[in-house]
Amino acid sequence: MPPSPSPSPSRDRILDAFEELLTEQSERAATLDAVAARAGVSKGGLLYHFSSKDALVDGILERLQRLVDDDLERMRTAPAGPVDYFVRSSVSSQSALDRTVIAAARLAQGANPKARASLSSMQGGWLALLESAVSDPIAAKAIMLVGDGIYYNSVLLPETASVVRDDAEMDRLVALVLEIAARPR
Amino acid sequence: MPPSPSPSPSRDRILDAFEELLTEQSERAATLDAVAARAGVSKGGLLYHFSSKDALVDGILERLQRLVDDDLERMRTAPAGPVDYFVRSSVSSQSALDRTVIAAARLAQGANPKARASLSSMQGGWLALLESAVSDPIAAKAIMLVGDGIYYNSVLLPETASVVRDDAEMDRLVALVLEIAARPR
DNA sequence: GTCTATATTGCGATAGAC
DNA sequence: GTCTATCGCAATATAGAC
Repeated sequence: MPPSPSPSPSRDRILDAFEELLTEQSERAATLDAVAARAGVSKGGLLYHFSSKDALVDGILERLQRLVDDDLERMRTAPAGPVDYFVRSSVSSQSALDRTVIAAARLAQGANPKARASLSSMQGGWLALLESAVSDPIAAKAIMLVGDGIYYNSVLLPETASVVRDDAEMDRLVALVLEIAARPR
Repeated sequence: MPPSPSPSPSRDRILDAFEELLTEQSERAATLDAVAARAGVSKGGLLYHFSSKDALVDGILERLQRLVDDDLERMRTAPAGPVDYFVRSSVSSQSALDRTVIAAARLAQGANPKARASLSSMQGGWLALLESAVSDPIAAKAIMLVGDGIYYNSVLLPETASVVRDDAEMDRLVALVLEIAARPR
């Protein structure tokens, strides 16, 4: 019998509930009561698995770290190249990574120092990879900023129509960004 | 005697205090108690000028509206053109507009619908102006996303070193963005 | 592991004196 | 116009039964 990958099934359900409340509503809405209710346990039950709210935050940030590492690996080996992969994957809200990034962003906005440090290091990872794929470092930065902009819009203005309206617009945006990437230094 | 532009001196001091707590700390830190203390009045004194926290939010959003209108006018008439003006003015945290935008962004992140609507309309104004200055609409959008990205970084990762490290890097970034703007459709 | 109290603190808002 | 005092509520966390 292999060691169970997730020590407890409720632990993950609680973490999912916390993440959902953060992304779908707000940092303020993600109270212990609300998380417990959504996860289908009592507050006491929740606090058995995560002994404080801070422990809950740590849980999200560990999940983020894991997902970011996986993403960087996929970006590194993407068939259409890292730049194409990066921009397309910036259209938020779909993947598990997107959800966890948004959750962490809400915590960072709530002035949580650990969350800010995690996001900062995550961004450093992406920038480093973009810089290795693009000859001009300033172009790499501009590309990262476009991706950040797309994220920012979906984080801050969730119920607004997405900045990037549809697939056709996304294709044209990717084409433009690839042009920037190919630009000689 | 002209009508006083600001009906009450403490009213503005209270609004400044609210804005400072939002930008320097977080939405959660900007409690009525904290705002009153920083403005140098009692909680009762604060509530005489703003009868609820929602009224305080409205005060910030009205200030934002006024500052955005001024900014769009300056961008329209900027000597080096709207694109140059837009990107340079995205390096956040200096002007009165920057501070108020960040304050509104914190409120938007706290799921405040009015704040989200204000930021959305503000963004619409900038995008429309960029589109009128740049022949390719997708280039206009990319330029706006770069600006948004710079903002997003200073909002979410305030104590991290700015993404745009120094004036030299900013000049190279502006040059790149102007290249994008000049790109034929 | 999960539950029901309950202690404690902090917040938004009201009431009424000055 | 500014103050103090206080109510009502919600949030984090603890204690201890099952």
